[in-house]
Amino acid sequence: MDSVFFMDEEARARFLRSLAQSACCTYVCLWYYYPPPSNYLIFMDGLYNDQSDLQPRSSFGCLDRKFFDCYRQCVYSIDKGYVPGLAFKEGLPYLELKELELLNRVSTVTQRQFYQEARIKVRLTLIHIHQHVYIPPFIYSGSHILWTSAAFMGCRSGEIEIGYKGPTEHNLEMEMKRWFPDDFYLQSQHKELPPAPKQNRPSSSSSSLKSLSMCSSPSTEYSSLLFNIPSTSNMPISLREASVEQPTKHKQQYHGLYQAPYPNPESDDAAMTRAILAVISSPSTSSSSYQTQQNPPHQNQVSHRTSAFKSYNPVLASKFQTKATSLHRQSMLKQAISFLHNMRLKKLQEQMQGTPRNSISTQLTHMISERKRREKLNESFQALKSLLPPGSKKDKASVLSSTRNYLQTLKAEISELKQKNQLMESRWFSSANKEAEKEVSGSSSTCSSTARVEIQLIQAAESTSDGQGIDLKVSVKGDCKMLDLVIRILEFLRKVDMEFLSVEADTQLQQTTTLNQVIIRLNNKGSEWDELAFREAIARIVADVTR
Amino acid sequence: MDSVFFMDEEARARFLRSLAQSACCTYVCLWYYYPPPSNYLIFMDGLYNDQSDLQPRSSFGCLDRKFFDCYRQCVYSIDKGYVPGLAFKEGLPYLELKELELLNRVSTVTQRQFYQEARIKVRLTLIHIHQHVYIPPFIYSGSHILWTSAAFMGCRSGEIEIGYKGPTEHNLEMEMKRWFPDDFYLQSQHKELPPAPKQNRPSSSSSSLKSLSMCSSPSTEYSSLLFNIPSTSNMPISLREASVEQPTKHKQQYHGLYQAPYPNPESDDAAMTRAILAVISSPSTSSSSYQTQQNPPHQNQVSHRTSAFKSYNPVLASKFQTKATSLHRQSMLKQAISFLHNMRLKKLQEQMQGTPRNSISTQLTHMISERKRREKLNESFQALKSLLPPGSKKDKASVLSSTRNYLQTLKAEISELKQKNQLMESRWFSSANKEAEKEVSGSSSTCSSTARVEIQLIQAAESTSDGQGIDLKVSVKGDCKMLDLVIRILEFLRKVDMEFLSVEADTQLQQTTTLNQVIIRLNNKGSEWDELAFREAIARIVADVTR
DNA sequence: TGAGACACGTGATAC
DNA sequence: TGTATCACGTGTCTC
Repeated sequence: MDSVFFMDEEARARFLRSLAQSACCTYVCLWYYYPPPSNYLIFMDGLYNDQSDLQPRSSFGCLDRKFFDCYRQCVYSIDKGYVPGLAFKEGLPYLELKELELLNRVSTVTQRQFYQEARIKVRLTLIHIHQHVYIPPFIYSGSHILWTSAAFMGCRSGEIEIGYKGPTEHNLEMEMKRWFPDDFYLQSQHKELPPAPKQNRPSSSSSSLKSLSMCSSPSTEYSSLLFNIPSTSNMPISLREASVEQPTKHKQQYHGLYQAPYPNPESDDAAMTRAILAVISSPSTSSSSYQTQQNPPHQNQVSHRTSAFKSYNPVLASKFQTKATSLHRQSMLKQAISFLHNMRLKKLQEQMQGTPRNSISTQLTHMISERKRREKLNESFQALKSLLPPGSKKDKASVLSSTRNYLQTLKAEISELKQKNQLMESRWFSSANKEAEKEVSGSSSTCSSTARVEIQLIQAAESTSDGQGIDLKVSVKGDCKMLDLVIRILEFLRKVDMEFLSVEADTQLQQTTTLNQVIIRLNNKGSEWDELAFREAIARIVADVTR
Repeated sequence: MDSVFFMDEEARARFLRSLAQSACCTYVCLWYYYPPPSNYLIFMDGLYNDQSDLQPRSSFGCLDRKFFDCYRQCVYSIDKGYVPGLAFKEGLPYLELKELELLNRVSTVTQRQFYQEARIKVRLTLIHIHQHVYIPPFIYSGSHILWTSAAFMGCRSGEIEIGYKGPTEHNLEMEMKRWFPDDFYLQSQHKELPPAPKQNRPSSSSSSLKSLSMCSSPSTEYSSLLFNIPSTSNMPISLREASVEQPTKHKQQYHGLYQAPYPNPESDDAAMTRAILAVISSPSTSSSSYQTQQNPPHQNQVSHRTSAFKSYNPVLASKFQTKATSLHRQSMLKQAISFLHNMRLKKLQEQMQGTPRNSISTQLTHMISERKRREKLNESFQALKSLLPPGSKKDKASVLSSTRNYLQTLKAEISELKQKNQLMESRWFSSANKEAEKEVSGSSSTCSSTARVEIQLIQAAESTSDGQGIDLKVSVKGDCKMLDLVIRILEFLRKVDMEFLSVEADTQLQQTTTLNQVIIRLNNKGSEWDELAFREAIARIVADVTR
């Protein structure tokens, strides 16, 4: 198990219970920690729409750029509808939004808006750093980490890290499900807990941080911003109403729990202060210089204190410095996203089941069913695409049209093959018959009946779509003007409304007599056909010729 | 030409010019005139959002039901975004909305809203009837009409009937294009005409009615409603802005033109009054009784007056009383709708071209391109559906999945056939090689030459004691009267002093072309043989047949 | 009435 | 920069 869990399981389970009981997992964060100076992990609080503090502080100007380039947060705030996407590529910050399109896209929050907000957030965080920066031991003690990442899930009453890292094939979904047993979905907002309005701050994505020490000295200057609920004025009505439904009453419920198991905040604060000072005093480098290693000076200062976090194991991390990380990150992202997607659907279904008879629930039903429908359609498209010859383009219209062409090609090929097959079959039979007759004729008299002339009309078994195949087989024993016979028959056929397919005629020597055989394949194109008259006519011709 | 045009061409052309110059064909009406008592044609003015007069007037209660059941109007008010759809089926009023889905659906005006509005409108019209009902001569004089219909197009400055009727295959689009030449699209809102604010009434869908007589005594009680511009507050911004762009300045420009060519309004008014009284005094029947014929008593009263309308020719109408009308109506609807759809797209494109650099034009571009994309996708879906085995369902997901299955089936079939073929081929070769190996040794040329006709003469290796075996092989690529070819060759061979051994002839499908092959085995009994002459003779025959 | 199917306009991305 | 495609939520209709 390569996952690294930052909290001990007991603390995790407590948070988990709080999440399950409050039944409103409202957001999930995916953090990406970039190589040095990412040894410093900075927690950032939610997203803020208030743009009043947009101006960059000159004193943090250099840091701003640096941190903004180095740290990215991929936040999926479920019921707020934020769907930003940021990732790294080739070791450099890069936008990878493809995977995030799978998520719910709330049109009122655009990508650009998110970047704005992210920038604001980063700035606020950087301002916040003075007071709140935290260097978690697992990062702090691991000076050789190049890549690590973690996922958070949280609600208004608490947050939990679903931590994972590195290029493992570990199934995030399973992990999350392990932490969120099935009854998580079933315990909807039915449980009412006693309200405790004393601590009024709403949800925050750094509860684990706060639970350790971060509530010690909040800057009053920014706390109003930092703890603001993000404005929902731009959100669609249904979501807005849905989010209003979230219980916001039992924050205090777990307050003691937050504080209890963790050490003295002051020592952490001092450590953090030193840490951020070290970061600030480090030269402002360009993004390319981030590749250079930096050994933070506080390495052993905090790593041994008691904590809910397990200490980081650098051995596990050192083997993850390979190049193929971006792929694994992607798959991690995908896993996380699909899981979250499903989770959100389930949550919506739960919500809908809980309140079955109002307009917003029908809206929700409609939305998720429409989503499912789209999903199904896209799956079908994918499946279809996989069946096509590989060189084709991938957009839907192309898939459809090339499918059409491909179908036609296949059909043509099939008909060709069938025809070829038929031909071969007839040849095969005729040649086989020849031999068979040669062989059989001696012993058996079934075929070589006493009759001199034999006329067979065989309806071919495989009748193609455009007609019924008919084999006319004329056998004449003894001498016979073969050429005349064939010509006469063919001339007769010219007058008949049937398609001429093939003729075979030859003369074989059987023991005593010669056997003249004419096999003609015709295609009766659906028109009525008097078989008796046809046979009689042939018989007359044969009689005429052999007379 | 089965179309019936109600205006003479000169008046029509004048209206047309006004439409073209104002360049804002803002709506189109399709009228359906139901069987008796539809001999009375009632013009209805546009749609009204003002619901202040929703209460049915009891004095018109019976009429209300009757007319509302009998008369339907299919209005497509282009830049107002109304997309209602009403039609008849099996002789009874029926909603056929399928075709209208092709049109622009403005989500803010729901179907239900339209019905409301239609009901309002009909009621208003019924109230209006007292003053304005008009019995056009072409309806009036044709008491035997069962079905007739007409299309109107109009803008703020005028209206024109694109009249048509009956189950003809007449192409409405061509007709409309005849009346709206190409430059109609090019003369966008560039021409500025002097404003004439005197006549303030905006667009109305019964200008031709008014142009005849209807302005004579408008009820002041309802005129404010009737001439209200429908509220656009519910419309999307883009459309709202677009409609604002419509020139509304040159209403007076054509005012004289409306009035000039038409007869005295008073006489019409009297006729109408009589007509509506006749309708009102007739018993209020159920919809089933509409099948009964009614002969209006005013038949000859108005039919002979001079008018811009041509008199209706009952002979033309009498032959359209067949049963298949609904189908033709549908196709008419479809034609009209697709034309209007395209026209609207063109108009939007024009608008967009006129104002290339603002946000609403990009929105328009986006919208119409997205529409086109959807259209293309749907066409592809249709095309794909048509290729599938006919028994399948028709929804998109089913199309995709069944296509997938079908593809797999076809692929399996192909592989099976190929396998079978290979097997047969190996058999064939194993049996045929024995003979073939011997034969090939003579003279062989590449079979896949480019020549269309190929004649091979191969001397069989095994020359028996009683002669020299000769294979004549004639290949003709492309279509060819195989039967004739064989007969001609055989007849030629009859004249040649050679023993006929066998003939094989068939037609194969090669990749793109058909390959006709005749193989004849002869035995040259020792006599001298002019191969060149033989070959030439065969070539002549082949050329003769394939010519 | 309720689920499924479509079309629509819109925001966003990719080239 | 303009022109594709795509996903989304919503309105509507059908069964």
